[in-house]
Amino acid sequence: MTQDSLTTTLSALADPTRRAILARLSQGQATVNDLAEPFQMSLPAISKHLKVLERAGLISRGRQAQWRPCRLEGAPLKSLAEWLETYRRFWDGSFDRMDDYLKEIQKGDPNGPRN
Amino acid sequence: MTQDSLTTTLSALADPTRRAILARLSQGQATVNDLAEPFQMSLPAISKHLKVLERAGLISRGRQAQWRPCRLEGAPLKSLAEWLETYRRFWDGSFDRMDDYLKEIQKGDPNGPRN
DNA sequence: CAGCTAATTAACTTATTGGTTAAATATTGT
DNA sequence: ACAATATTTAACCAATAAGTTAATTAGCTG
Repeated sequence: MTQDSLTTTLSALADPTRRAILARLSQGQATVNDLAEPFQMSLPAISKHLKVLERAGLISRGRQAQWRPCRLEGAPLKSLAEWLETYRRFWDGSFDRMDDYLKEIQKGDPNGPRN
Repeated sequence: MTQDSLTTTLSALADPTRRAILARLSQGQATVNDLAEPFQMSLPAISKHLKVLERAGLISRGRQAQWRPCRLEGAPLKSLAEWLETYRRFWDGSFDRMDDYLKEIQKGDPNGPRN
């Protein structure tokens, strides 16, 4: 039942509230109350979201007096980016261009297509 | 209740079976039975996963006789990569290096650190 | 048409998720 | 020690997700 880390990362990110929290934290550290402020949701709900983010390693929490300031941690995002990178050819067009190129040289035209 | 597309994409990806299906499809088109073969899961379960992937736009399905060949679609991955890119500074170290640089020039040393 | 293969739909079960309110805990400041 | 503020935990609820088996649909082929 213990999930692989990519699954944990993606599940944590698959919630708009949690992504909004990360967006806020990308501007700098914030307390739980700070983070809760933009939402209609109750504080315990935010607390739960933060726990999910923390278990995914996407945030870490310090301790200053009664506040528990949160900060964004990039490591899981890096892993995600690396995973995603293996699919790049499916969106950046280089594969199609290579495909075109292979078709072209097979036709035996050393100058490539004319328009 | 209608989810934004990033949420839909991330939820679809947040399942190891579905990511394995995408990995398989990155090698080329496949039928539902082909895709089901590596898993212990029942065929209806795979069918459901495919529906999730299709609704997320991560795959498309053709029709050849009684087969419904699936192919990977990169567009949602591109959007995800773009979103992720806005967080790059949290993992690639450029932010820290910039920080070091700023500290350096504030010290007034035009040649930077010595070791 | 009958039968085979491919895939989906229906109906159901179980576990997880995302939220709630109320109570508890932690830490500071008087 | 007490009150105030910040946050978490507990207990609960409704909706969703991921799986099952059984039945159905779709298309080919003899």
